[in-house]
Amino acid sequence: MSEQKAWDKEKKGAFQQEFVQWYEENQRILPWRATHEPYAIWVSEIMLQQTRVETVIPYFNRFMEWFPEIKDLAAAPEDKLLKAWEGLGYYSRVRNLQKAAQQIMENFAGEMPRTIEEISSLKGIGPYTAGAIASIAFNQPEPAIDGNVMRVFSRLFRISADIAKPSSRKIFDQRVREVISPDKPSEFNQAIMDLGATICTPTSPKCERCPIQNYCQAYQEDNVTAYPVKVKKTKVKKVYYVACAIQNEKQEFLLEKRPATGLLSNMWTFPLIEVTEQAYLDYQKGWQSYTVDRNQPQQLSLVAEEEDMYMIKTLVEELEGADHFENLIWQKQPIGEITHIFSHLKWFVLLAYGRETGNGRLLLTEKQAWVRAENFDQLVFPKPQQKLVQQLLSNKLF
DNA sequence: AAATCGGGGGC
DNA sequence: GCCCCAGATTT
Repeated sequence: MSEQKAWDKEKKGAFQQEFVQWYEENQRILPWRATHEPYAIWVSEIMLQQTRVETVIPYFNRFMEWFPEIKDLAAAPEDKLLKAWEGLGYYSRVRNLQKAAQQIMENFAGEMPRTIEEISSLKGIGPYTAGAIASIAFNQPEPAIDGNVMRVFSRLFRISADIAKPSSRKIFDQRVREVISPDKPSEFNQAIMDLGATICTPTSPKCERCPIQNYCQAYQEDNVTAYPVKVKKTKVKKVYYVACAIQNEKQEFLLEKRPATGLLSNMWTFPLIEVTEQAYLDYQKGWQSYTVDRNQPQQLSLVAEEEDMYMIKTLVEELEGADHFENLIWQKQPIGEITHIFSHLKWFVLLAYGRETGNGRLLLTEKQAWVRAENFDQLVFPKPQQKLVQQLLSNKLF
């Protein structure tokens, strides 16, 4: 986390001068750079959201032909509007673009407003686009933080904030404000964009050609590829269970030992029945009892009813050796719910409570055991099981 | 904070 | 096939 201290005035000035000069000599020739007209800048920035420059160019040129001025955009028929965007994706962008054009006609006399607050008030213009318009079109020293800027600046100053987190944006915003050229903010911001697109690329950056190599702390530390820090969205798979807290007449609970391999191996839990998300949600509201195939998530279905209690035979049949059960009564409502996040999946577990009044004292298999609550601490419980026990014991059902 | 919105390019 | 990319909006 050893970020570089702020530069002194002299170094900052040299950096700004060199960086802007590099841009002025090496900038990419792009259609929207032939003008400083705010409308053109705006349209280009909206098109460029999550979209590559090469893709945007023909769309931009046609769009400006079809809708040369804001009033043309504001008055455009929807089919023509969508046609202009056809193939670009994120079609809400163009709908918001027109809404904003109509906002400008109504509230700003057809002229793009200049202040960052007014620009931000327009539909479809978020923090990035507002900063881009303010700086590029109106030459105001406003940051325009996108993935590009975060990549360049994370390397330049070895900023370790996770760029995947929305909250990290303000860290980069602050740092850009410190070093942005007060004289040429338009060129400065676009210099970052060009650098990020052509030199300071996500993979295999071309540091040997970088104009700000001497200022780049990651480069000095030979650590460029470590930045930016971006935590992978490990999309966790959701798994739904019903945990069965079954109690016999000796007040013992049925526990199961998990398999010797895999997740939570050899640890003890209440019998867990995997169910579909829908079954889970149904039971959450109070189940009607169910049938279960332990090898496959199942829908719940009504078996029998007796006042508030439901007898469920089929669940028992799916338990290992559970045909010993004769008289198992379930409470209609789940008595608890827990979630637990593993590295790659998230458990949702509803806790069902049942009482066995037949010969449930029998030991079913060697992977199962009847254990009184006061003896739970003699077994190894994984975290989710601990959470379930906590909820069970807080229920005062026994 | 997470889901959603589209399509294309890179590996 | 998966990840990444000049984001904003909704939930």
